[in-house]
Amino acid sequence: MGATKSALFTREQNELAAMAKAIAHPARIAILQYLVRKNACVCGDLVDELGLAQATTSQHLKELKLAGIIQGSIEGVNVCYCINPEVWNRYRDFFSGFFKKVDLKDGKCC
Amino acid sequence: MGATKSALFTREQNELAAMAKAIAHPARIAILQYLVRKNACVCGDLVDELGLAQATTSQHLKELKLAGIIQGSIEGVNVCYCINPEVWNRYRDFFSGFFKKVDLKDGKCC
DNA sequence: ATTATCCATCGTAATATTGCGATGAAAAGA
DNA sequence: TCTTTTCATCGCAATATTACGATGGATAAT
Repeated sequence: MGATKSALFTREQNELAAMAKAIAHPARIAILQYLVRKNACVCGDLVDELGLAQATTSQHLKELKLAGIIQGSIEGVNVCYCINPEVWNRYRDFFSGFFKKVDLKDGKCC
Repeated sequence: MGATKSALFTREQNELAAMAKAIAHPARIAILQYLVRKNACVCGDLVDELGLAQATTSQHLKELKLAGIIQGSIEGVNVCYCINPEVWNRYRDFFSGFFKKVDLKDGKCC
C-alpha cells in the first residue's frame, strides 16, 4: 500500500485533490505569489527568492507546470515562467465552488 | 532531506500550504462533501461510503480534525463528525484571497 | 456478567515527496 | 572554438503519506 486508491473516488474528487496537492507546499505557494507579483520571472530569480537549491526549485516548477497552473518558455539561456490564466481561474472556481456549498445556519451537529 | 524547509517561508505561506495539504486527498474531499451533504455522520457511515478500511478512514478523519476543519464528539458508541464552520470559512477566505490576487488583463508573459 | 458494536491507535509495508549534489544539454558571448 | 550561464534531469538519502490488519478501550445490549 502507500498509493492513493483513486479508483474509489469520482473524477471531481480526484481532480480537486490533485489541485490541492499542487499547491500543498510552501515553496510552490511562494512561487505562485512571486509570479503574481512580478507577472513573470526566470528560474534563477526563484532560486534567490526561495533559498532552495536550484535542483529543488526546478522540481517544484516542474510540478506546477505539470499541474498546468504555470507555463514556461525558453528565452535564450533563461526559461521564463508565468501563470497560466485559464488554469488559474479554473483552480479559483473549483476551490470557491467547493467551499461555497456549505450552509452554516447553525454551528451544531451532534 | 525529505522534510519541508518550513523556516524558509512566511507563516502565511506555510499555513496556506498546510490547508491545501489537508484537502489534498480524494478521500478527505469525499468526507468533507459527505459532511456538507448530510450535515453530520458517524465514522461507520464513512467506511461504507468511501470503501476504505476502517483504520484508514479513521486516519483521514484524524487529519481533518487536526487541521481543524471538522470536529467529532462521542455519541454513545458512535463518534459523530461534522464541519467546523469557523475553520471552514477561514479556509474559504484564505483560498479565495489567494486566487483573487491575480490580474489577468493579458495572458502573455514571456 | 457477557457479548457485541464502534472506533482510535499501533505496527508494518508500500509508495510518494522533498531536497541536494552532480551531470549534461542548450544558447550566448569571448 | 572555448567558456560561461542557465536550467532540466538523474541518482541518492531522508522523511512523509497511504493503507490495512490487529488490538484494545469504551459504551450499549442481552
